[in-house]
Amino acid sequence: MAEPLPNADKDQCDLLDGLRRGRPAAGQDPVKRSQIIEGARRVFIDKGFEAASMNDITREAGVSKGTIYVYFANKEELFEALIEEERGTIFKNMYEVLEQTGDLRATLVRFGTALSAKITSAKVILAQRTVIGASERIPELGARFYERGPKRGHDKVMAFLNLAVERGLLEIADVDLAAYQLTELSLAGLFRQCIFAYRTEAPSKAEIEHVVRSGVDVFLKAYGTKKLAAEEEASNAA
Amino acid sequence: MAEPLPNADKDQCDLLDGLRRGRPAAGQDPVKRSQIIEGARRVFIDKGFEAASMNDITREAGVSKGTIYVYFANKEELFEALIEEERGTIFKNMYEVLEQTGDLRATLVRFGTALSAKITSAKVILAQRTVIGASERIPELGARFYERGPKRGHDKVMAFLNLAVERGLLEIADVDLAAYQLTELSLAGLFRQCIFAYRTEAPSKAEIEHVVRSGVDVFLKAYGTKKLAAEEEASNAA
DNA sequence: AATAATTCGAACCGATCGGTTCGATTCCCC
DNA sequence: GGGGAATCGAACCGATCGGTTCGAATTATT
Repeated sequence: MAEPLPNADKDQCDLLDGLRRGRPAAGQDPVKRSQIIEGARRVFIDKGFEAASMNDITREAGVSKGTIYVYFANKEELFEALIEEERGTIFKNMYEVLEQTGDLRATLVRFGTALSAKITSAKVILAQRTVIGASERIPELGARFYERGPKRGHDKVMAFLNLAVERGLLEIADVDLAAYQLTELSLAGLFRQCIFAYRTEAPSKAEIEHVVRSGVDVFLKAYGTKKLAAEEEASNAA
Repeated sequence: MAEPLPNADKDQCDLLDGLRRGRPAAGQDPVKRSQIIEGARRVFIDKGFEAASMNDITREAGVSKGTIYVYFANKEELFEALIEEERGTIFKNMYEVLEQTGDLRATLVRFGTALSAKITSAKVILAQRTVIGASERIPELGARFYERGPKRGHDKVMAFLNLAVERGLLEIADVDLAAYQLTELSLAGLFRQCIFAYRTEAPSKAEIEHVVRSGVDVFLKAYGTKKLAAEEEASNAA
């Protein structure tokens, strides 16, 4: 069983090391590792953790079963590596919108739209469903997924809202809760329908935008100050 | 494999029939059926659909495996019967609050609190997680669960909001979406944390009430009319 | 007590499971 | 080309799976 590879941020560096140093040691080839994970991904997402067999994964990845066990100690470790990669991909770049300055309403709409589109996209819904389903077998898996994904995002939303409060544009008694409210308003009628497979297709861009605009309107109606209203009016007049 | 039993509303009637008619035919004994389902429930909820074995269920239910197969054609049918019973239990009585008249804000708080407490309770989270996890194997299961549960509840919330609109207490452009918004505001920061097992315990009553009150405040700040404000003010003065 | 029917529980079936082993093949460096 | 190491792929292991079978035990009625 291989030592864990350095994290994904250094993939390029490892590839260069590989080129410089010679053939990777057993279990240390990032290309082979990715090949395994990608094949595993397709099977786990299709069948869930329990029903996905290592024989299926062997075929799908196009490697030998023995090789898989050189890279990963067992099925669970392979699954956890996969989920860790998924998490990184899903939440990458999602909160950068909030680092922009400018019109508050437009920024919130941009953020809500990006969040909602991502969270309800078919691929991400499948991944989330797989994580949720596996939580019975691997209890800390879902928690870690949430901790390093949505929770960190929540902290960034909070920081953003705090800035808006300081600028006098919002007045919020409980910023922590307000950040959750903003997120859930952006997902109203969408996430739960998707995760229960009540919807078989991702929501359209138009629907997401409609949901998000309405959610942001509700949010700003509740928390927006007179100063915000004045700024928006001045901006509309210009 | 037994004919499906009449639905749960007639359990008492069937028991009386059983007393009058003599011994139930093979596979027709509601007591035995419930015994199987209850044992199955504990195993499915503990392990999920795939990892729960019929041997486990046989032991847990305290019946013979052959008997289980007299009552249910296969593992899937047993699981679907269980989920159907769960759904009935979970959503029973949840929306009756909305049939009451009286103070709008208080009614919404009562509804949101009941909804949130139920949806995030440990038992129901486990059931929902099991349903979501099994959706990969039985695709229409989650959809049916949502259709007959949350979706029907949504329709009742919508009807309630429509009445409030007619009474001039709310002004809502998209009542369908507003109903989803109200529900998700009541679950903000709660449902997703629970379903991903980020929280290992159900939220406290105090937390739920705080979330719901804030959510209802946001909702009414956005959609409440001057007439509502006047009524609440008159009610406060009295 | 006799009888008929339901249920029990042990054994069974073919299939698959996760994980291991090992000679053969391939790959890469010198 | 040779050598060493990574990977392959087939076979294997003990265990378990969902579902079936059937004589024995139990239950309920007459």
